[in-house]
Formats: sequence, structure tokens, C-alpha cells
Amino acid sequence: MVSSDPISKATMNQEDKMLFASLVTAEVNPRLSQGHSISRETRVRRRRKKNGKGDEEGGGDAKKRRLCDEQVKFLEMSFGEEKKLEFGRKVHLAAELGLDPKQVAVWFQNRRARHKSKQVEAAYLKLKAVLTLKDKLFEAQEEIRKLTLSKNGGICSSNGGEITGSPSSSTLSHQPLAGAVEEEEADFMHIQEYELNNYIIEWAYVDGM
DNA sequence: TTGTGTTTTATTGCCTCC
DNA sequence: GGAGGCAATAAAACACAA
Repeated sequence: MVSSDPISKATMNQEDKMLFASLVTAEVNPRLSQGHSISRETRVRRRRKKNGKGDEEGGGDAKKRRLCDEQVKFLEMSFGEEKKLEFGRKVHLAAELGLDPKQVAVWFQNRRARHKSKQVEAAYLKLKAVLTLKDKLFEAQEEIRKLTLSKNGGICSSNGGEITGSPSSSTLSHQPLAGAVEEEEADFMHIQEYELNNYIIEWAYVDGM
């Protein structure tokens, strides 16, 4: 089966993994970044094996039963209305679907987890896009800076070939046209950067993330 | 058919809130 | 202290390529 997830963690490079991990730990699960985490090894050690072959108590078959399409559809509808499950609704849903209330609770728990991981993935993709955009902006700025330097170099070379990092106001005053173009470029870049920063801030507060 | 990867259901242990 | 939530994980069920 092919994963329907937009991102496969297996295909991520190291940088992607770190970015994704930082989102998952710091953004989504603040508890983990506040010293409440337990090492994986500890958890695994602590965990008792359940459902092990031959040690089933009560002798009942503890096989997992997949919910039928109708049940899932009903649960999805209910989840769409309200992500959390209060006692009354749980009992009602269970009765309606012929399930154990605990199964309904477990289904909602797992569904919330899936919902959250989708949100994290979406946030990850957005963040990645923003960073790519920032890179491009930086490259464009660099390009403009180089062009400006070479242009000024040409102007200065007629005055002895001096190349300066930032054109002096006296140089600009002798070149009104070039100065206007540079100002326009600078304005453009400032607007781009401003919009990008706004976007980042906006994104940061989406869904309380 | 079988090996492998993914999805779904269920469990465990911890935390927070009342 | 109990109920309920969450993260992490196990394991069954499932999909699919070879």
C-alpha cells in the first residue's frame, strides 16, 4: 500500500527530519519540550507485552476487529461535528453502532492523533515553503547587490576604477537615473521582505501553532 | 505466495484537571 | 483519587509488488 501522506518521512533528508522533529516536539507537544518527556528506552522497558500469544486472559479471542464502512462513516461524521467525546455522546454512539463505548473512545483518540499529525505535516510543508521563499529572496538580494556593485564599479572606473560596497550620496547625486532605479529595487525588496515576514507571523498563529 | 510497508485498533503509562 | 487526554508503541489487518 502506498502512503496517502503528502510527506513520507523515509524520503526526508536530514534537514527535513530535523525541521519536522522540531515542529512535532516544540510546537505540537509542548510537554516534551518542558521536561516532561520520558526516554523511548524507558517507555519500552516499562511497557508490558500485551496480547501476547498464549497469555490471553479470559480465553476470549482478542483479535482486532476492523470497523465496517458504515461505522467509520458515522464516526467520521460525528468527529467532524465535535473532535472531543463527552460521556453521553460516547454511550449514544456506541449504542447506535453496536460497539463498546471504549471502542468509540479509542477510535476518537486515534482519530485526534491522526488529525494532529496531518496538521503537523501541513505546517511542515508551509514552513518549508516559507524557508525556500526566504532563500530565494536572499539570493535575489545578493544578485541585486552584485549588480549594483558592478554598476558602481563601472561608474567609478571612469574615476579611477574604485569599487565601493555602498554608493556614496555624492556618486548618486551625479547619477540621478541609476539612483532612482536602485531605490526602486530597494523598495521592492523591502516590500517583499515585509510581506514574507507578515506571512510567517500569520502562519505561526494558524490553529494556535 | 511471500515479504514488506502502511493503516487501524488497542494498550500502557504519564499528565492535567476537577 | 479518578476520569479523560495524550504520546508512544504493539500488533492485527490490509495492500501490493516481485
